[in-house]
Amino acid sequence: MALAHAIMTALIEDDLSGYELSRDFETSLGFFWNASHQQIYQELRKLAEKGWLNKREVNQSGKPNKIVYGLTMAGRDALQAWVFGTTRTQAAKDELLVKLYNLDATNVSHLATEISRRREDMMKLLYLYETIRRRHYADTANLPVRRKGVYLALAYGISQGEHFLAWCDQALELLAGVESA
Amino acid sequence: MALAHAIMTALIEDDLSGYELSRDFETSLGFFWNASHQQIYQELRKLAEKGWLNKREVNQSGKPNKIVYGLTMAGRDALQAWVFGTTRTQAAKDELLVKLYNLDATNVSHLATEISRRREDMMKLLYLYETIRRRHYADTANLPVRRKGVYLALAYGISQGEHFLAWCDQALELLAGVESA
DNA sequence: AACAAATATGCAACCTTTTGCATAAAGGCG
DNA sequence: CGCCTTTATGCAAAAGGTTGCATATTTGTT
Repeated sequence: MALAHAIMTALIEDDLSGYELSRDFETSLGFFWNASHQQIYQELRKLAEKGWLNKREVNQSGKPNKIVYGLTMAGRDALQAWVFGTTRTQAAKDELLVKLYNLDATNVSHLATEISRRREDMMKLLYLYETIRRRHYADTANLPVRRKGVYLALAYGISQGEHFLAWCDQALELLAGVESA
Repeated sequence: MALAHAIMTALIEDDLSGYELSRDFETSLGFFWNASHQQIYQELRKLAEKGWLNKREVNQSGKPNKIVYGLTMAGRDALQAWVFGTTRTQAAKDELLVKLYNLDATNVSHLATEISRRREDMMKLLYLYETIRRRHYADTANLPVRRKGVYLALAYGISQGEHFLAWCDQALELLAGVESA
């Protein structure tokens, strides 16, 4: 039930609508726990039924009205209980690495292209990470406690991303050798 | 349909039974695409029905009989077609990082313990990776082409794993500071 | 008035994955 | 003989996730 808890995590400091949550996920929690808007809306209703979230409709001018959700006390308790529970390691599933097991003379250039594409995607993501870090997490030592946790998650993303780039370079070099052989 | 293709990938060089595949996944392809035996057996039957695998029963003495699967020509073609298709990036889903967004004075020592546990797990995995690398991929330059691809996947696992350890150390240091504050 | 874009929420079908259970053959041990 | 372990295969229910579609409001543009 990690999606439920990811959503509640996003609501710790602010009450948000499904649309806003969906947006926020793209530039924060979604780095570490992805969710489509369909999933989010459905889960929000379930959590409200369970009593872990409260909902209220907010009338807006200039935009359609929205339904804003906030954590209840029961929700906060459930969230803390989850933090203290056992954490499961999600095994990485990466098609690209499985495809590399299929490397041969016919597909080497295609796989090199795919790695280049992934390298570019990661560059963009790293740029986003770095922007966020500079804007919100520059003064690491003086961050409030919870934000230090968020900072660590971001640091994880940056570290893994940077070394992914290095691996891409190594892989592309090796594949170039195979191609020209 | 990546599981289907991961299974076919595991059958490129050898015909294997579901049990053997399940075993092999734990020390090779499973690093990058996990699968339970329930999933594997079911998928094997589907692939055989589709004509991508052939099956034959093998009588064994000293053990129960087994059903061995091998790639058909159609299966090899489908596998190559998949390699050339678009590759999707599987977003990382990691509960531990979501939990870090919940960092506060009450859970900081628990989260530090969780990170330590993950660090130990990664140490064990890295030891396994390194053993495999030394045993089978030491002479990188002279590997056959396909094995160079497998080597790159392994190198990916080792690189990401090593830097995960470094991140754990950084995180534990920061959390120790929070705890004593 | 027609149309596009952003905001906002949702249904339903399908596919994938997890979980728990079930079965059976063969060998080793007490 | 009874029991445990390894080898070997499978069913079925539930949970989780993806894909495609559907709808409505409001503002801004042509």
